[in-house]
Amino acid sequence: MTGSKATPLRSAPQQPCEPIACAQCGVYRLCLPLGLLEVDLSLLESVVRRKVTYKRGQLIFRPGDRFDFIYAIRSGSVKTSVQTSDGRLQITGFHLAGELLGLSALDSRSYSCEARALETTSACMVEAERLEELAQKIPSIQYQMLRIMSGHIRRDEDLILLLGKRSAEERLAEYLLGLSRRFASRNYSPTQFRLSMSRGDIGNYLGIAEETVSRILSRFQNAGLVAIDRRQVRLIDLGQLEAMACINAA
Amino acid sequence: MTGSKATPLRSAPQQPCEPIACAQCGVYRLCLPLGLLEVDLSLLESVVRRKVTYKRGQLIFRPGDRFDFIYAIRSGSVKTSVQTSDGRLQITGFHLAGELLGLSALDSRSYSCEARALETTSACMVEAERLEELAQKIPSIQYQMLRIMSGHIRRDEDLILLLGKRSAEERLAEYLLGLSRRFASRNYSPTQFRLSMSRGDIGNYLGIAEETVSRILSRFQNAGLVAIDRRQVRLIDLGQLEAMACINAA
DNA sequence: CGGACAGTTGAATGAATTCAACAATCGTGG
DNA sequence: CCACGATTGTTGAATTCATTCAACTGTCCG
Repeated sequence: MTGSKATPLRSAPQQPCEPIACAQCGVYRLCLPLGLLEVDLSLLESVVRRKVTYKRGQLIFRPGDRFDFIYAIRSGSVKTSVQTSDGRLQITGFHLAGELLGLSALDSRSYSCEARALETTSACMVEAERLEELAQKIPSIQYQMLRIMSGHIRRDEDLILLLGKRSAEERLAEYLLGLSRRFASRNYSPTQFRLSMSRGDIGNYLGIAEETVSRILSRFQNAGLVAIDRRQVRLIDLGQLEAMACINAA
Repeated sequence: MTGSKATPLRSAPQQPCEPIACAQCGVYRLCLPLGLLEVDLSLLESVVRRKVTYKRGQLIFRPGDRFDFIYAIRSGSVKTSVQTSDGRLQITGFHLAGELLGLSALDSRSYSCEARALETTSACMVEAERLEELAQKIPSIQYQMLRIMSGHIRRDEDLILLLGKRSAEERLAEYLLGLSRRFASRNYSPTQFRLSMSRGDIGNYLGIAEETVSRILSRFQNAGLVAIDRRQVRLIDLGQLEAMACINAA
């Protein structure tokens, strides 16, 4: 691997927020930003059903399954996808530790997408029924849920824009930068990281063929924009990548 | 009310639910399905700021605008779009009477997309701040908001699948059927309706060129699937269209 | 060690785009 | 009420970006 020392980032399993109470279950964004400290913690515990671990490729839930749980990812990563009746599937998102899965099921009471672990992944199952009860008692929780869903919609809008209006090259550039930002926000290195998903998954997500992903990554590498060794990625010329990605307006 | 008996559809301005209190402002889905009848109506009135009318092409809000209002469409139709920094824009949805606009702004407190009237459109501005207050008092409202947003996410997933994995022909077929379903759910005719959006808008939304829309609609017409006169559409062979659209799995 | 999978690369193909010219329709003002 | 310019929609021909098919390499893991 790279012998470089210059980047002190890429630390051990991160601690995105103070390990208070619910931090043990990874529901960080759901709990922490709230005035939850005043809340009886036993309430929260009654909501979190149990901890589960999935192996690479394992199914977490699939379309049509009854909606009983929201999943909070503790570690690892997950892909969600939807599919046409003739079997073509489209990945709608890659999800990292700290994020919630299953939100789109709230309306119809059954999951609309499939979730599958990309690597060994551990998650908390949060009982939807009880969470709703709890949220009624503690408005700040429900409000936080609204914000999380609002953010979800916004990210979907970005993907829609990408799929509808961008060239393959722009898609890849944006994809790498998006990952970079997400890692940065988790205090990982924004310029050096490991892809937990295959080229096939990336291509599927971006709406281009696996081969096209390979070709363009090679092109980026030859142009000195990135250094890629198998799934290990190092972003070299962020500026140039941003220019290609044509970051979307405010 | 409607005098006809065979197809009582395509009636006058519809009345999707009992005209109780808030029905006058069109926030049907927001108010009606709830146990809101017991609520002091003055509360609701304090939330709805005012009624506005937009002309065809007029801007309702744009990205970066401060998030003050959620808009409930009373009549007419609206397109929402996002865009790249170099100006390419992607329409993310067409919205009909009874739907809410601006939901994705909740998280960041500013709109992420642009909304523009497709025709003369009237809407209610619902003060976001007050709505949040109200929601804290009446949990069912906030829960209803969650469901609406969950539904929004689900529709976005469908669009993502469409943009990522479907051919131009499938996109058009699905598009027509989607409209059909929406009109049907509003008690309009599912087989005969007027498009309020241009070919250009349709193509933009579906991620294909305007010319391609024209070509494929002509092809559909020649194949006897539809009859199209300018913006007036009649769906003839629903079955065939569904086969083409390859309706997505449960 | 060997089989399976993941990734890369080349060459041929194709679906949709772009460019362009034209037709139909709308709406506005004389 | 008609005319005219602008907008919107249609159609043809050439072009292109990405796909598909295929062969091959490297790597992981039992």
